[in-house]
Amino acid sequence: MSKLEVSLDHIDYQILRIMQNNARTNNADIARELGMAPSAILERVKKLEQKEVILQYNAKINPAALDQNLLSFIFIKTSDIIGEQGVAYLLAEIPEVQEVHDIAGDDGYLVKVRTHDAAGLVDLMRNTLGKIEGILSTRTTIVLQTVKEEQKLVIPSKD
Amino acid sequence: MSKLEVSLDHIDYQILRIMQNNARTNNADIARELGMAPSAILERVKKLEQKEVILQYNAKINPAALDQNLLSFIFIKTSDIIGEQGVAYLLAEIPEVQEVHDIAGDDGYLVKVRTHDAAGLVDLMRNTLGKIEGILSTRTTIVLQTVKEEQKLVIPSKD
DNA sequence: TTATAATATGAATAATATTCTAATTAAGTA
DNA sequence: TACTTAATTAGAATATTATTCATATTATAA
Repeated sequence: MSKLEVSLDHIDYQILRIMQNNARTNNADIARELGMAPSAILERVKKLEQKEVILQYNAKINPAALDQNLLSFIFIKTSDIIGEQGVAYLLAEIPEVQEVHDIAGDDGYLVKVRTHDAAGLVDLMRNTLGKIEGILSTRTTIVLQTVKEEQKLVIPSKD
Repeated sequence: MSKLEVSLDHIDYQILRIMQNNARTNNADIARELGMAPSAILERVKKLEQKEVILQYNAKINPAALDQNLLSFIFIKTSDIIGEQGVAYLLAEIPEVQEVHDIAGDDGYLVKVRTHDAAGLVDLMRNTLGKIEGILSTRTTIVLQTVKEEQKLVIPSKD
């Protein structure tokens, strides 16, 4: 169910590799690089989108440029029943929340949050998290420095 | 030093908002949406890239499509001296490692890793992490389900 | 082998990107 | 206010790319 039934060949992998590194690479360039006709590439890219292999195209924006300099991870224990993630969906709706993961062993979620500063974090926890029913406790970890932050997947080199 | 000295106006914000949601939106469309000339938009986008407000354009690929179904967070304690992240840079070089954060209070890093399955994770920890000098201990948290996973920032609506 | 489906090519056309000049706007200064 | 300068924008011209489609090729299975 979570496993996608898609068969990708090495040309698809090459396309994915290019697109993962620069989503604005145009068809003509990809075609040139792979020695194929642009129309063939276009066809494949559209199929990759349709099959939801490519989920979306994002511009990665510098958080500092928007004055969002504090990154935090919050472990949130809840009264959610296993398999029913009521609180998780509420957390997911918060714009400052970038990630919500249901984690094993702890009856809780790992949540990634980006705020302007510590005051912004406190504000979020008090005024937003504080209003969510079902949160039993939180444990917050502040990020001092991010050495790497990417979504890039390891793409096979052969079929 | 980490704070960027950039002044963005509300047109920039609108461009960023559009690009963050779909990095492949073309100039002509943005221009139409904002009621401006394509050349003006192009100019601004290039400037946003130059000023490193826009860092890169990524295609978000479905991990399941590449059979990378296990997401884990690993807390890694090291002998790294504060301010000197030797181990962190080694961790950052590992393709399966998507994120490396230096976290407060623990003399350690929070690392996000994507592997095919549990066996892949064990393999990575034994054969790759195991060979890195300076790792004192690790604590691994398995993600059962991801409810939200985005890099999108909150973009101000005014200047 | 033959039939069928999937994929690729290549050409034609539509749309977009890019460049450049002139016009406009904004901000600061005398 | 008038002037200067820098930044931004519009608009036109051209280069490049996207997209469509008919045909050809390739792959797969019966």
